[in-house]
Amino acid sequence: MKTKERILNTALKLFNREGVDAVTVRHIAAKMNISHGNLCYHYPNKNLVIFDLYLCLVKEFNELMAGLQKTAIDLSLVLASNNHSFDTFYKYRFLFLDFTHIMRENPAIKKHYRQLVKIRKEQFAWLISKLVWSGDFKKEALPGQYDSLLEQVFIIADFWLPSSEILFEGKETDRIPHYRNLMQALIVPILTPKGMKKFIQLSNQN
Amino acid sequence: MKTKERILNTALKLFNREGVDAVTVRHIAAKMNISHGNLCYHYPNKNLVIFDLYLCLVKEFNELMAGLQKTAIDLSLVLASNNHSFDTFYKYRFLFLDFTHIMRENPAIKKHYRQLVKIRKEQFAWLISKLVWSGDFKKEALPGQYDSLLEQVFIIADFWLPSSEILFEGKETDRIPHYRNLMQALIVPILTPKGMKKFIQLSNQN
DNA sequence: AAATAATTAGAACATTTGTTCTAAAATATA
DNA sequence: TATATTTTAGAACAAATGTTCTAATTATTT
Repeated sequence: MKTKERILNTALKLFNREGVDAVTVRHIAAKMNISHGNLCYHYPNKNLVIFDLYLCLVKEFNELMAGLQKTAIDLSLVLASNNHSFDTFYKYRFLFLDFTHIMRENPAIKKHYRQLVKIRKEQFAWLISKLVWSGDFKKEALPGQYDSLLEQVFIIADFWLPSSEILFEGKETDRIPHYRNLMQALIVPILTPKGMKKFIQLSNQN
Repeated sequence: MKTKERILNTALKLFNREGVDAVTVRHIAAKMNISHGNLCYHYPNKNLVIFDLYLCLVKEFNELMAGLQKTAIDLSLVLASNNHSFDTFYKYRFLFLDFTHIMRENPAIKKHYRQLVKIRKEQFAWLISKLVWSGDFKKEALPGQYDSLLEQVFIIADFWLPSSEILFEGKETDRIPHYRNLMQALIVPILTPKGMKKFIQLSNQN
C-alpha cells in the first residue's frame, strides 16, 4: 500500500475515534510510524487529508445513487438504499460529527457539498414523484410539503450522528438501526394504504 | 453593568459572529478593553463562559415551556411557541453551530442537556397526546410513530442552524421563517382535516 | 481613616501546532 | 553503474493559547 493511501486509512481511523480536531498531523504520522515531516510531504496540511476522505465518501454515495436511477423504482429499493447509506455515513462519521467545523475550515468541501445537495435533491424529488405516481406515496397535502420533507431528510442525514453522540443511550449495535428507522419514519405519514402495506411487509423481513 | 455580565454579553456576540473556536479569552478581553488576566479572574476558562451562556438559554426555554403547560392546549399556542423558540435558538446560535464540539469539551453541559431532553420529551409527548385527544392530530398510524416524530423534532431543533449555515441561500431575514416552516411541516402529515383547517387558518394570519 | 477584600493589568511560562527546511536514504531511470 | 528523482526523518521556527503569578489599584467594611 502506498504511503498516501496508508495516510488516508490511518487518518480515517483516528478521526473517527478521536474527533477531527483532536487529531494532528503529528498524531497520524506517529500512529503509522512515519515522521510528520514525511506526512506533510504528501499532504501539506490536514485539510487536504480531510478533502480526500470527503471525496471517498462522495464516490461511495455516487455509486449508491447510480443504483437507484437505472432500475424501475420500488419502495423496497428505496428503503434498501436508505439502509446502505447509513452504513456509509457511519464509515466516514468524523465528517458528520464535526460537519459545521469542517465546512467552515474547508471552503472547497463546502462549495462541493452545496453543489452536490442540489443534485441530490433533484434525484430525490424524482424518486418521490415516481412513488406518488406508483401509488405508494400520497399526493402533497399542502404545496411545498415534499420540498420540506426533502430538507428534513437532509438535516437528519447530515446530523443524526452528532445527535446520537449526545443523546443515544442504547447499545452501539442498535445505533445505526435506530436512526435508520428514524429516517424511515419520515415517510410513514405520507404512505398510502397500499404503500403502508408494503412498508410493514418490508419492515418485517428484517 | 458588572464585569461578569459584560463578559457574557461580549462573549455571546463574538461567539455568534466568529464561531466559538475562533474566539479566545484574549479576544473577548480585547473587545471589552480589559486584560485577559482580568477575564481569567472571573472565568478561569472559556468553558465556564460557555456554560453560563448555556444556562441563560435553558432559562429562557424554561420560561417558554412554562407558558405551554398552564394553559388549555391549543394548536395556535403550540405554533406560537414554536415560532418563539426559533428566535431563542438564534439568539444563542453559537451553541448550536458547534453543538457537538461544545458537548464534547464540556461534559457538564452534555450531562445537563441529556437530562433536559428527557424532561422536554415528556412535555412534548404530553402535548401531542392532548392534541390527539382534541382531534387536531391523528392517532398513530404505527406504534412508536410519535416517539420518532419527537426525535425528529429534536434533531431539527438542534441542527437547523448548522444546516442553514451550509445550505441556506435565501436572504438573512428569511432564514428563521424558513426553518420555522420546516419544523411545522413535520406535523402537517399528522393533522386531521379539522387540524389542517386550523393550521391553514393560522398560517394565513402571518 | 485604617484595614481588608475584590478587582485589574500585564508579564511570564509551558504547550501545542502548523509549516518549512535540510540532509540523508531509497528508488527509479538512463 | 552513474545520475536523477522521490521519499523520508528530524530539526527548527513562528505563532497562538491557556493558565498562573505578581503587584498595583479600587472598592468595601469596620
